[in-house]
Amino acid sequence: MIIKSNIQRVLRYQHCVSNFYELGFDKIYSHNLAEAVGVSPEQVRKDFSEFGIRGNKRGGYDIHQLLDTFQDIFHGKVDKRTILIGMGNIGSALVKYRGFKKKRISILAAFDIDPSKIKGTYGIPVYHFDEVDKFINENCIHTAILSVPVVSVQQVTDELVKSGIIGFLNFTPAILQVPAHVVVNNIDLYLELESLFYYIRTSEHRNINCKEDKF
Amino acid sequence: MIIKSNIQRVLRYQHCVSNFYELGFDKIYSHNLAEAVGVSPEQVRKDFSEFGIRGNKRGGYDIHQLLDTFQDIFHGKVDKRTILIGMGNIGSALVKYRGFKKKRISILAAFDIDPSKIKGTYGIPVYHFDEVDKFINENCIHTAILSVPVVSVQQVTDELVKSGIIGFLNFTPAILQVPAHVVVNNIDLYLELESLFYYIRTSEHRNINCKEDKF
DNA sequence: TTAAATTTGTGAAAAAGTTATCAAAAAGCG
DNA sequence: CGCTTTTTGATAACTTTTTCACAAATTTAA
Repeated sequence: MIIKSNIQRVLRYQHCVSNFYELGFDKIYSHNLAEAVGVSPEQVRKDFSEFGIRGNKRGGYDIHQLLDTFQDIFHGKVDKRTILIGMGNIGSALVKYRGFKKKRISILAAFDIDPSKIKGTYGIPVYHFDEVDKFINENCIHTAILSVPVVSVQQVTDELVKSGIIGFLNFTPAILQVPAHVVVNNIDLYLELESLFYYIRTSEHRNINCKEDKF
Repeated sequence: MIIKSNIQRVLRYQHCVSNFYELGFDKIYSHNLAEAVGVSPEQVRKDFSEFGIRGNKRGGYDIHQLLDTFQDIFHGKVDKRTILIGMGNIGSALVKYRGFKKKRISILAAFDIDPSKIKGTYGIPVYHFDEVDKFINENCIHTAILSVPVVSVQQVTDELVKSGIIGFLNFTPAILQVPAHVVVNNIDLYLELESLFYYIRTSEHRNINCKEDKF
């Protein structure tokens, strides 16, 4: 049976369970997680059961056991490694982003078409994109973060697929064409912001006192 | 009847239709859009029909008319305005991000708890967070981008809600507690990357020749 | 020890979302 | 003009996801 439940939801549970652990709790109930993550308690239990996570009736879930299980599911004890392509605004920020390091994800190196232009210190090497194939093979990298300009992203992707990359975190608005075995997670900043404008416009709850209502 | 179809998918159609327009096309078929966006043609037609977009049997959709309709749906002719809170790595990058400007979205100002620390020029004013309430009311702002540290994001959100913000683009891993009329779009960078690692691990298609297979 | 209260786990039901099917309309063509 | 091809639009069928409902288990308390 293939697990298809939303992994991201389970990652949110993990985050929340860690918080409870930090606060000194030993057990947690589905309704605690539900409230914290913003889903229903039934959803939490269904998700857990898909991963074989069992609790105790009336006793909830053991936090230590939960954390161990999450570590198994997400390989929490190994350091994960990736590379980043494109050291523009977004790329440079991601290299410095602490949220990855905290969770034992390292960006091993960054690549750019013109590394000489890159200013500032990032704590990781910045190579020319020509070096990427060699680096991927020598370091056995499977994933890449794409923060290149949209015009070149498909070409860059094609080359990275050839070098063996099978997972992309794509920050460009392009819908990447990739072979079936390759996974792409898209983060389209414009899409998220524009859809937010749409939602607030249609939800009709904004401040009525605004004279100049232009959004 | 409330439209619930995925707005983000329609935004992708818009992007694709614009591309076709730039290339000089006058009409487009559901299968063109489907291929470009990575969905089924039926899905495209379903989405269109939810917005009352009609095509011609055998003639497809008129690109000019489509673009007009999209402009109506997304208020494409007005400049949209927002503010950004937290000028760390991510915040600073977003202020400089060209993807917003291209689509007529302006970040009018940024706010931080210590604006004197902010180095570099961003083309927009960077104020102390204490000024945010005044700014929101004077400029009639409805949305905010949150790129503050996760520990303070709930408190910041509460204050912004009080000032009248009803839409958030949240870059922290926190699940924000907000009143029912407030919309939150989350972009959790860690979640996207970690789930990518999960997918490629479970898809079992990675390079078998790797000696050192640690991800 | 027994009863009451609470919470899990699961199968059924409902809801939401996607895909398939096909008649009807329009375009192209001879 | 009439025939063929293509594509839409609508409805139906299917799939997936979420919620409901409740028995069974466990804890707490009297």
